[in-house]
Amino acid sequence: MTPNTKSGRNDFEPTTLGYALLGTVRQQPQSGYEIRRLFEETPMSSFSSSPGSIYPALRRLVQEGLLVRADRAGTSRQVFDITTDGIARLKCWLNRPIESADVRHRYEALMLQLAFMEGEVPPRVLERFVAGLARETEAWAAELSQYIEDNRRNLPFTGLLALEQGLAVTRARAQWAADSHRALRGRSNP
Amino acid sequence: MTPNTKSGRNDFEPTTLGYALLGTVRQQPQSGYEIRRLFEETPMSSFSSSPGSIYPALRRLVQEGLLVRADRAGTSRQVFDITTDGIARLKCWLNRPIESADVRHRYEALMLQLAFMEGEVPPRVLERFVAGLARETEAWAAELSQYIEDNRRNLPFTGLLALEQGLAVTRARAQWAADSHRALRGRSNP
DNA sequence: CCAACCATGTAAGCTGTTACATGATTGA
DNA sequence: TCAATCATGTAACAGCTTACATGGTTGG
Repeated sequence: MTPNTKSGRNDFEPTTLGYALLGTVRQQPQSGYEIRRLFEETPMSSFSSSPGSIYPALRRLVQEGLLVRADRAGTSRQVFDITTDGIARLKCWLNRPIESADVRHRYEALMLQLAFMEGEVPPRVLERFVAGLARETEAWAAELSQYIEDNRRNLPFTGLLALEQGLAVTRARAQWAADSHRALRGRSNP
Repeated sequence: MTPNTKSGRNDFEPTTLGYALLGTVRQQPQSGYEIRRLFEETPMSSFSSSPGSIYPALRRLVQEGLLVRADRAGTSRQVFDITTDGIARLKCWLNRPIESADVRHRYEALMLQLAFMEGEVPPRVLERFVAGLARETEAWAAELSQYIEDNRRNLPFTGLLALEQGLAVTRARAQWAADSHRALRGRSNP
């Protein structure tokens, strides 16, 4: 058998946008325009819907052999579908355990990963993921809280407010993660 | 008087990192290395501390006449200080009212803005800012909540979890904003 | 038929990432 | 003295933003 179609380099790592596209197309083959609308009109709107970001990103995924173009019957629109390699790549990403740095500064990417897990990873991976979220988020909340206590005196008032916002958000996430973990356990052992 | 020193273009708009540097240096003149440590060891760590981002950003601000280099007595380290133009530029940014899009997708930048406001903007600007945050954040929470209700049935379970995380975070922010607004009113009218 | 929208794309420019390079200073 | 850390930088590269361009389709 021939090695790899096209230029599928092994060192190519999709960006967060790339995985958002892979996951979206995995759920349902779609055209670039449909994805743009999705990014405009749903909570996926954290991603830019500008054509200058989406079309080149789709093209890269095609070049790497993770997506393919196909013409949809009856219309002039071309839809993108995920390939076997694309599915493998997506699943590999979905199975990755969380990293502390992501919990601190890239929570959105973790939520994207979680959102696409349904039906793609074994239940124990999902449970490990959410359990890890709960643990790491609480650790981060404790650190933030400690930092605020240690610096309450010498910080400007508005700086303190901003820090307290960060703590409030992190605590809300920790609470959500704990609740979700419980919900998942209940779901596995009904 | 000569027009403008160096190349201070009027169309130059600092990035969020640029404003983070301006605000940091405004509080206390510092060297690039000290700023890197700040970005590594405090909750400002949402900004990368890599030299490849910070040193070029500092150089740009110097080129635009918003910062100046100075040698600190006794050491070989060079510190950056903010210029009159830099202060004006910073204050102009700090006085900007919030935009809905920022509340939805760039909350961190808004918190940076808030953190640097102390002593730089009149109290009524600060109050307007936080009042606007409270209002817009609640509106966003309502939208998210509505979206979740409308789509609860046809969303994958993990997708629902991710959306609920977003709602929990937004509600925590709305609560924080309301509390902060109250605290600010109490501060203005003691 | 003409305006509005559908649908896809390209080009220039900037920023940030990663990796590498360099010399000074400090501590064991 | 030798390693680690201080301190500052540069170069290559990739990705995103903004702005522009283009043709098809639909509705009034």
